[in-house]
Amino acid sequence: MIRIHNSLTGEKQPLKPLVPGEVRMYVCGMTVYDYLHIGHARMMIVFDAVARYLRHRGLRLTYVRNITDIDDKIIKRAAQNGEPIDALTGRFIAAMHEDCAALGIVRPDLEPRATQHVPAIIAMVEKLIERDYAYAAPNGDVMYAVAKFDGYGRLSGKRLADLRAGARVEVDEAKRDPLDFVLWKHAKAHEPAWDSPWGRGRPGWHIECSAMSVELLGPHFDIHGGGMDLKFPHHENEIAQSCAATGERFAEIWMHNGFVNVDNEKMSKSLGNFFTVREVLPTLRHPEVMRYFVLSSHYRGPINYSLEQLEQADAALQRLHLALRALPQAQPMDCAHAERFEAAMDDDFNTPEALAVLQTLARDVNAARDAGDGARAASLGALLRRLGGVLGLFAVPSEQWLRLGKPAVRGTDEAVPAAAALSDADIEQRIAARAAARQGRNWAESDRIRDELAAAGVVLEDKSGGATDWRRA
RNA sequence: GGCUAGGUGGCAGAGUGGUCAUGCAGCGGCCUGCAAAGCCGUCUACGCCGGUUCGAUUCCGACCCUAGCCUCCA
Repeated sequence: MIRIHNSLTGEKQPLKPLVPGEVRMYVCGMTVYDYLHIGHARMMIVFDAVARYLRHRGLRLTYVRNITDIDDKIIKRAAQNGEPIDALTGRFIAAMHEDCAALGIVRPDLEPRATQHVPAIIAMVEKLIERDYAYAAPNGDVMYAVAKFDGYGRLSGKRLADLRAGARVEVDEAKRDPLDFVLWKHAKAHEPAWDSPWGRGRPGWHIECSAMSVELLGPHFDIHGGGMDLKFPHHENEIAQSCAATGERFAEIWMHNGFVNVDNEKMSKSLGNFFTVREVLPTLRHPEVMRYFVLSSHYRGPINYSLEQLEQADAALQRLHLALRALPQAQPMDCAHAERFEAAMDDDFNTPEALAVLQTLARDVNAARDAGDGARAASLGALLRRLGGVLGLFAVPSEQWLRLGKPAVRGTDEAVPAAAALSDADIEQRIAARAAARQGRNWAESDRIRDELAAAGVVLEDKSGGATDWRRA
């Protein structure tokens, strides 16, 4: 039984699919006006692991992750660049797909774009007006009347009175209540616009997700996810819109992933502690290091991005690959580890615990190998590979992984620039020379060659039969 | 001010009313020509103060501290 922490209630609850055996999940994706940053990467990785695990558990999943491709920031950025909006959004959608592919993120089943669902958006706004939850302001905007919706504030634990007390004085005359939010914005000159019953305009941000999720998954579905910061007001508003328009429950469970901090502060452009996926990935041995880093803390807590943490993730992953290398194919062993893994994941996707199981499994593989029980080692290794795969790990064969160099890391002296200079053939040649020296018990020469390779970032491992294996540090 | 998460060993990070998280780092041993990798063993913990309990890091209360949200944001 999978239990998930529901932001709506603050408690873990069993996942009971509304349609037996089938889970429908909607996750708020990107607003495409810039490259993915590592906070986006976390969101992508977290829900990727959720999706993979639900499927691993035999559930048929429909995973929808939207793209917001019309919005104030997009319009502004396009104007700054002197670039057509379509060109801007097209560029960053392509970039997002590249980054996600690099991170090994499975594509969502559906990836709706707001601009392609305007009719559904207009229909929902009309419904809200018809049901008296919304009103058309004289300026052509349509606003949601927050006070009309009883449950407003339930998700974020806020009360209308508190919100009003903290609200800024709104100069917006279109609003009857400062908390009201816009469903439809009237078009200004030179802005993209669609015809609507209220004149030409474009959708507000919150209504996009309501309309697309209801259109694609129905008025009542299983899981709605997104970053912590979307809880209020975005998700609060989604609930208000969708429930009011359809009269149904909307999402059963709300999941929110925590933030990526840098130096224990929220990452932001103004603080200058902002990292994009495409600048960080080249500093890693492989993008899976980022995945391991993200999954090594629970999805709801904050994580602190730092080089040390990525180093630790790299080392931990390395250990798994060392255990997996040169293992023959085998049937995965069915054992207590598999149960513990599923128990961890069943418990609100406890990936740190699940990774601990993988590490324990690696130890058992090594122990079996040390004990000369190759069959057991292979079988445990097969299980390790399979469970790691559920978390999106081990896309690269371990033998290959171990020969990936660690790129020069910015801001440290650990870079090994010579590593790239030595080709595999160079390395093999030196190993052969060293083998000859060892044959003649010329330890001084043997060690000299090993030191030379070590300086180039190559680690040698002598095997029992006289053979020597190598990997990159 | 309101709301929400947290404060665990050198670092990171799970978890539990009374035996073990896990990884990295340290220490001892085995293995090795020496290493590496690996295995075995081992040391540093649960913010502060009360309470409940035979027993609390784990439950309850107060306090201190940190981060986030309350405005666009994964």
